[in-house]
Amino acid sequence: MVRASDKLIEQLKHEIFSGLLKPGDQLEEADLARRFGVSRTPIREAIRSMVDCGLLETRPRKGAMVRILTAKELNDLFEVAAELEGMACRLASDMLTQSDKKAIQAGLEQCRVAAKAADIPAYAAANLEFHSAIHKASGNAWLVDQLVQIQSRINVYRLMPYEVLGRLEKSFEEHREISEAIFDKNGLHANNLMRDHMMLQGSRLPSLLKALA
Amino acid sequence: MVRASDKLIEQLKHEIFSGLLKPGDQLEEADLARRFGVSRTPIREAIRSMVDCGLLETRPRKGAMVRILTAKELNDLFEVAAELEGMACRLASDMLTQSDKKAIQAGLEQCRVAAKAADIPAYAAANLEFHSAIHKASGNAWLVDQLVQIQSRINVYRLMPYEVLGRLEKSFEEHREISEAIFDKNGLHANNLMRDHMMLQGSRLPSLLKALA
DNA sequence: TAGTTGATATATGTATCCATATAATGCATA
DNA sequence: TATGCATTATATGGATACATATATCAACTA
Repeated sequence: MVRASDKLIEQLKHEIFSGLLKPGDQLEEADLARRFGVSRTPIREAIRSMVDCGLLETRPRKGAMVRILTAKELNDLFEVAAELEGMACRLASDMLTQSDKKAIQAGLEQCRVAAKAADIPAYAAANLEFHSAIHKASGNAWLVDQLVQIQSRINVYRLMPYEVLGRLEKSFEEHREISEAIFDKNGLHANNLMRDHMMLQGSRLPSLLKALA
Repeated sequence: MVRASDKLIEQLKHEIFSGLLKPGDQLEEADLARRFGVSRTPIREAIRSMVDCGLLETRPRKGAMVRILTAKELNDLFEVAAELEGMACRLASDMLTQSDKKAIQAGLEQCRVAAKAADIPAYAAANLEFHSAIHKASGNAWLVDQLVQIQSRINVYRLMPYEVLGRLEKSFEEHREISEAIFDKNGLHANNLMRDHMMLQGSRLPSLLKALA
């Protein structure tokens, strides 16, 4: 049997990622309880859990709201993400197995197709596939966990693919270089390439935030 | 007003860190409720929270237990910790303020004293002080958060200072080198020194685990 | 004697109820 | 008319009651 609160967490996360719930939105327990047809107890567990993973924030007696990150916080987040993504590349270079290599190549191929088609949603999915394949190839389960968490936080702010458009080809090209470095077992180079790749995204944050406001 | 569950989290964490609760120990909700004189509701919130930050694990219908990390998991954890500690040093080199520098020097001095006195508990505290000062100096709040979380996970397995003894002087010396690199604004060098420093600790894991079993 | 099945007990998961703190609204007074 | 205080309403935090799944133990059968 699966816990109701676990399903709720999935649902709520989905609503946040899909943009239905936007940063700053208030979550009322009774409301959610009615909406999902359960009592407040599992709702509260779900909220508590999402507070812990940083998606919501609560003030005592004031309920929960979808967390709003400042530009500084988002930048900090990207900085850590870049470091860990780079680390994943380095480890992937060292540990690479045949099946990992295939998975990375598959992700890269998806990126190539989506970029050529200028299909932004497809590229977003392919991008995730590519990065996840590298994470997995690192062989460090805890690192994978961390990256998933960070992704989920960042994703809230990734809903507007406004300016990605011009970068699809460029992004794919960077992906290609990164995977080559990994396949060549050049961990340090892969690390640096990935860090730059990530920081490039981070540098576009200010305009992203402006689009949000 | 402060939430009861928050106080419980502090309490339980302390019991875990202090070794009162050891990895593998079962936590019974009713038990804890009696022990702390509250109902099961805040107990459950506390448990949920600690599961999310990785200190406990639950199996549906089977309750919570203090999480047992395998050697592989602990190693992965150290690997990530080393990377992020290194990153903190790099950022600290870039951003260093006078007050940060003073804090780091103060931590270093505490380490020196404790090492000279061969006072292991004091060194553990000083060590934390030193590392925390660097974290803070990085200026990246999210990085600090991550490092605190990782520390709290690792600390459970740091209760037996068995073999630290011979390393106090050596560890202090490494700390000194690291802080010099930071003060010299040599971020890359500080990064590498810190990574090595951390990995040295990680390499002592196998014997630590054996001591636990 | 050993294994399987069923019943009972216990602990988790959920629902509801109660207390309290906060916020909002309305009235009175300056 | 505006401001301040008081009262009321509402939502969160905590306690308790209830349901259900699992585990353990015992009894019966092969």
